[in-house]
Amino acid sequence: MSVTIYDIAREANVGIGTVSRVLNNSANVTTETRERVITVARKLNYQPHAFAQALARKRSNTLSAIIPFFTNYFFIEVLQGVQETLSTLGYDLIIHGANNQQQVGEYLQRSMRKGRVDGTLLFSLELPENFVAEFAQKKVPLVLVDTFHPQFDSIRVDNAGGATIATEHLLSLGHRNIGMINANLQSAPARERLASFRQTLQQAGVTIPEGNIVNSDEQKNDGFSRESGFRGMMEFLGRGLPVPTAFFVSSDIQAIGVLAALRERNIRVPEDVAIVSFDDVELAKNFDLTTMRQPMFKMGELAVKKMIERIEHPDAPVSSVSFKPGLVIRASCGANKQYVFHEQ
Amino acid sequence: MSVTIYDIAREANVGIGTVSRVLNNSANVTTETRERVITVARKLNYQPHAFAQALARKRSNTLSAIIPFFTNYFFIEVLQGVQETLSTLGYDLIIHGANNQQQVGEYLQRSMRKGRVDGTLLFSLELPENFVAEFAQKKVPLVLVDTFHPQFDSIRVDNAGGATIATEHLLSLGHRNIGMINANLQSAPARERLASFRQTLQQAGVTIPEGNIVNSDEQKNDGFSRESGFRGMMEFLGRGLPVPTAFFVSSDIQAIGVLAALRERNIRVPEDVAIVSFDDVELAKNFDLTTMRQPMFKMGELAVKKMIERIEHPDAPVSSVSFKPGLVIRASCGANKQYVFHEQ
DNA sequence: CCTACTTTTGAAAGCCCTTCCATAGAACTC
DNA sequence: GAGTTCTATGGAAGGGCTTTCAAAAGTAGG
Repeated sequence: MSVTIYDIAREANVGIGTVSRVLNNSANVTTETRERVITVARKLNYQPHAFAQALARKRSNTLSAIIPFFTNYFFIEVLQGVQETLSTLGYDLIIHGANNQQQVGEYLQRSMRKGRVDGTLLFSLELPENFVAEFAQKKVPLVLVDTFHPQFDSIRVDNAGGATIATEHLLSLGHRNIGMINANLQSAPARERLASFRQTLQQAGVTIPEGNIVNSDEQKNDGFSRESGFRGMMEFLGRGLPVPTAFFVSSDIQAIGVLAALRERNIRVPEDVAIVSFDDVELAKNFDLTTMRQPMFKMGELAVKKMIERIEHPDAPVSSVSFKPGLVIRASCGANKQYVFHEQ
Repeated sequence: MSVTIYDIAREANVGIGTVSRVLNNSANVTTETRERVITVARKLNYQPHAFAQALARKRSNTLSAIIPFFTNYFFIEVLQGVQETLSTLGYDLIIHGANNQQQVGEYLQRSMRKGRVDGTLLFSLELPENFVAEFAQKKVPLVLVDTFHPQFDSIRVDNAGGATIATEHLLSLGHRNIGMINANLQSAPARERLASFRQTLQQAGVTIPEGNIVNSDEQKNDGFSRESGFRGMMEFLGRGLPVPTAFFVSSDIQAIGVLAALRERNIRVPEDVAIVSFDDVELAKNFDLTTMRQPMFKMGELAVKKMIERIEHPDAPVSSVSFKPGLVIRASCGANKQYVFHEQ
């Protein structure tokens, strides 16, 4: 059927061990033999059988990524970084889209099947506690991206720092009545961004009505969605409070919903309300959003590098890197040019 | 180290054959034995080793998808359909992002490594001719999505039909001077959409200046990008021709660039220029684009179903399904409500 | 030219499973 | 109860590779 090392061995008049050694560039093979084997292998168009290799090597050269379902543009950009780095290394990537915490468990379980993958990248989702002990003890290579656990490597965004910069930017533009449209507080980034928002205002001596803050209670994507942004703003407007002159929105995708809601109420951005959001996904520039940029591609890249290191040094100390987001000023905050988006 | 069927066999006082039979729900095992084995397996927290299984079964329960790098929103949505269907079937998905035709070859090569995957989905990229003969002969399960080859299963969008509907829509709104901002003609969809656009105009007896048509010469994503749309429109405006009252744009993402270009020139949409585009990616509704909807999620779903069928019946006749896009009327064509997007 | 190493090589063992084959025992038949 | 047919079971073979081990061949030293 398909060509095996046995065929090559026979044809080249050598043993299978020698063939294997040649194919793996192991030491101690005469140039002559090496060339003979290579010639035959090429002639027969030999392709190593990945699973047999994996079985023998106890290494699969495959990673899995568990991500909160594709929907979110943030992950797509991180994944690009992951994918590109991986493919230069000859690794494959298995993608698992999870919609809820339970699925995370399922996939973790599946990935764990020994040998299936060499490691797993977990994105933005909490690591279920019941896996912690086992994974830590077995030293399962696990890298957390945009989420955290003290016992595993992680790559994070400095949400607190980012929210502070965003809030300070609004303050520096003179805004004193500021609101926040937030995602679901069950997500750590949402909590952290809110906390820093509050703290920054407080430190500046600015007090806002509690009603200025709207937390999403949506499950899907933890409320990091356009719909959630739309509803959040609508809910705020329904509260009958004086409309703040500025809003900090916990993600770009929500900000797009917020814009839609404001448009519907004929509230102009940035003339009536300034907006600063978070992420700087590709979308953001289409909407001229001022936002906190996360180096997503880089994060993906680094995640892979950490993973490889972890696989090679299972006993290295756990490390956590935190990327500081940078402010990208576009039109939605009013600092720059006229915003393009308003109703006339 | 990790638990194998031998451990279970020993502990349960049975042979490994019996263990395997129990685990695979094969016939002819006494209830008593079955239960004993299951109990032990559970007690030892047994996980089958995926690669050993794959090796023995000659089936990996894994598919690969080769896609023109993530960038494009179209694929993300199709992939959701793929992923969700796959995970209900217990299959895994390996993702390969390709940036050019050469990489397609590489990945095809890699996937082919016998046993690595049970089949491959190729998205929107041409199947390199040098693989055709070999794949057809070996009956490699290959499903083409949004691309075509007579010797393999495919799922397509009826680009011609879609372009016709879009053009007719603009004609029905009374437009007689219409332009088209197209992607790179090296892509089949771009060619097909253009051809139908021309033909529909001709059949309606409408003649337009050749200069009304701008084809992208960008490589990246075959010109299906925001930048390409922006530059396309700018190039048109630079030609000094009378500005048409309507444009057909070959994708939503380009249309966003087109909008940006028009905005910069203070040309209002839809008052001055009506826009109809193609795809209906999630983005489109954020920009209130009238567009040709492709059932992307469904396409992904169907792709997987076809693949499974193909794997199970390697000799079934090749089939090709074509999805007809539907017109989604939003504001950018002016048929509906006021467009929200104009400069005042 | 013989001994003592070193390098190269072939082949067996092992990775963990599924599947096939042979056997033992149970269940039936007459 | 002897003969026949089934069912349940154990275990070997096989899938394709890497790696270890021992033997063969080559090299160097005296």
